[in-house]
Parts: sequence; structure tokens; C-alpha cells
Amino acid sequence: MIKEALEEIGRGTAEIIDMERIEKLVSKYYDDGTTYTVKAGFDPTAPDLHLGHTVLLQKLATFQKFGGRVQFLIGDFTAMIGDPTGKSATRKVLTKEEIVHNIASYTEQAFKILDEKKTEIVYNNDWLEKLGAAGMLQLASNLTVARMLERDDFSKRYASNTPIAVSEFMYPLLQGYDSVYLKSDIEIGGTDQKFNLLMGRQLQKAYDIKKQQAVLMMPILEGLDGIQKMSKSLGNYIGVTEEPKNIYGKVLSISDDLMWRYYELLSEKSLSDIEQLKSDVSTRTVHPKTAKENLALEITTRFYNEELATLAKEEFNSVFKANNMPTDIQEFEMIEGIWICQALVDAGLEPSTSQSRRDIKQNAVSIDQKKISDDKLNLDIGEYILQVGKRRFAKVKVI
RNA sequence: GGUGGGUUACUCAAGUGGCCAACGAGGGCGGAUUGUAAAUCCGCUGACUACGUCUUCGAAGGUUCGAAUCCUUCACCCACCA
Repeated sequence: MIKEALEEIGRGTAEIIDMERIEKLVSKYYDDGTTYTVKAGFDPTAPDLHLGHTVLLQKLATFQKFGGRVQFLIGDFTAMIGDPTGKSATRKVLTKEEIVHNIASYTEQAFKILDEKKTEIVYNNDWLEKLGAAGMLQLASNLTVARMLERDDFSKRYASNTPIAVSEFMYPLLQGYDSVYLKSDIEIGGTDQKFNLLMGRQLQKAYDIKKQQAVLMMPILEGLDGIQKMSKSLGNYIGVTEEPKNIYGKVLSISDDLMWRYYELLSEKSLSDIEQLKSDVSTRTVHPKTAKENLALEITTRFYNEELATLAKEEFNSVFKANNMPTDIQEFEMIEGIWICQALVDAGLEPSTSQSRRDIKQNAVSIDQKKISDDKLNLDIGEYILQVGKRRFAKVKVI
């Protein structure tokens, strides 16, 4: 029983520091029901969760099955600094309303995966604000600049002459202090968080709270391009609130190699089942596309339900395989004689009339399934289905 | 505080007075093809009812027939020195 739990916990992890501690915590839970805390931090600036986040959430959910109580930490204070990812040195300060709004949508999404009853939501502004300048200085004295520069992000940016704001140095310290305050037993995060996660251990020791958190790191999920990490700013993400057909379609668009990565990190299938599937595909017993369809179906089902997921699959096949039209096309009303290029812009299919012309020249635009080549066309009264490329549609009623 | 270097389109990055709406790469979009929105090949990628006009090269002025390119001021970044 414990063995099984530990296997599940270890699945897909990139690195675990202090596995012994985790083993102790889990076995104590099985002995006398003592629970333990698992901390994970989230940034309230981006209210849209994507599959990259769910890798962590799924791991948290796993812990919840085996005695973990999740400390779902909202980094409302640290969000003001911004994690030193090299993107922007400082972020705009969010208003209270924005944060409240973001968090509401955040948690709603997160509870599609997490067990709400075993989750405690905490805000680091609650204690970090009270820390004050003196507390901050005390905190900062725990770390040397040389040590800080060892951190990968920093050394790279320093070497490539990318600016580093001094406030960014505070980020790992504050995150570490969160662990001191919360007396976390385990903290999980992405591999890119290693430095910050270890800071928690170090500070817990420095502040002498009689325990040091174990650290579990999950690999960073690659985005749809298969190379860069999944992130909203790169546009290579699958959002958990996206429509079923989008989730389904996007999963289907990943490369075959990436599919196995997604299986390991996102699927609920056991590792041995996945191995089996892999060998079936390589021996051509199972078509890779089938494997991918099943994955897409499973992921879509997780965020909706089986019925909607199946519907998404059918819709996808109908639109992209059989080249049928999607079922839900947006409608627009326009005035008689409207220029086709303008109509495309008004219907949101094109960003500019210039782009419309280019696309018409490239044979990308059709009206009622017929390609057009005349970019000077004006529309008479009637109803038309405008289409750009394979997947942008609009219904236009000209009056 | 001093000295020097930098700021170009979504990103990276050429361009040092007219040939610049601006090389190239990535990304994006489209076409063909397919097992998919994969891979591959090809094309497009500032705006405008458009073989012309307009607005872009950190910001504002200036020199010039003509500026992304020269000058001045300002902002931001980097390096070295203090």
C-alpha cells in the first residue's frame, strides 16, 4: 500500500530531494492517520491555467490521496516582483479587485483537479506585508550575492547583459520565507523552481523551525511546438477553460514524440499501460493517430465530461477530415454592397483589408465553399458563409 | 558621478544620407500534400477600395532637395571606472 503510494508520488518527477522525509510522512499517515502539508505556489497574474500548470496540480492531487493537505499558496505579494524568468523585470502592480477576480477563476479551475476539502488557500501578502523592512533585511542576510548569482536564470542574464532588478533577488528569499511561515513539509514546483524550492529548505533551517521541507520537482511541460515550455505568452498552450473542441484539436496537433511526453505527465494511465501502448505503436498494432486521439479524449474528458469530449472528437473529424463546416459559426449582419475585404475584417476573420487581399490572392478565401479570386468583389443581399483558410468561418447576412 | 557602447517590425537581427516598407532567421498565416491543426515543399507576412498614397526604425526637435542612417536634447539599457 505504501509502496504503491510512493510509486504514484514518484511518477514523472524530475527530481526529488529528501525522499526519505516523504517516505516517513506517508508511512506515518498509514500508521496513525497523521497528515502533512504540501505547499505549491501560484502566481495570480495569469488567471488562465493551462496544461503545464495541471502537471503540478495532478501531483498535488496525488498527495491528497495519500494524506497530504495542500497549501495552495497565492503569491499576491511576490507577484509584485515577478519571478526572475528573464521576461520582464518588474510587473505592474495588480489591484485588489484584479487579484480577487483572478484568484476566483484560478481556484475554480484548480478544483477541477484538486480535492477542495483537502486544500487550504493561503495568501503570502498576509505575512510578507507584516515582515517590514527590518524583517526583510534579516531575511536578506541569509544569502550572499555570489550564491544568488549561481542561480541559472541570473547567471545567464548577467552573462548576456540582460538587466536584473535588485528586487528580483528578493523573490527566492520571499518564496523561501513562505515555507518558513507555513512550516511546510513538502513543496513541489517545476524544475525551473529548484533554486527557490531549496531556498525554502535553507531558510527553514536558518529560522530553526525544526523541520526542512522535502522538495519534489516536476519537469516543465513542453508546449504545442514541442520545444519551448508551455506558456501563455508564447501562445503554445492548451488552456483548461478552452472549449472542448479546442482542447481536443490542440492535443491532436502535437507531434508524435511529444505525445508520449504528454502521456507520461498528463494521462491517468499507469506507466505500464503506456509502455504497452508505446510498443503497440512501434509494432504498428496501434496507429499513432489512434493513440493520440485517445489522449486527446482523456484530457478533454478531464475538464468536461465524456459526452462533450466525444462530441468534440466528432466535430473535429467532421470539420478537418471530411472538410465539413463547424456547427457553431458566428453570425454578422452587414450592409448591401459591402466590399469583401471589409466584410472579412468586420467578421473578425482578418486583421486588415490588406491581409484580406493577400489571402484572396493566395486562394485562401471562399464564399459558400467556393474559392474566390476577385478581391474587388462586393456582396449583394443574401446570406453567405465566409471562410478563410481551413478553420476560420463566419456567417454573414447582407441586408 | 565619469567614459564608452546600445535602443530597428511579433521575437532575434542586418542596414551608417537616396537603390528602404527596410536583408536574413524564428514565429505566425495561407496553398499543396497527409494520419491530424504532425512532418515536408512552396508562397505571404505595415496600413489604405491600392500598379498609387500614407505611417513606421526609443522620444522630441534640427540639418538636407532627400534621413533608420548626420546633429541636439531627453528617456531607458549595458560595460568599465569611482
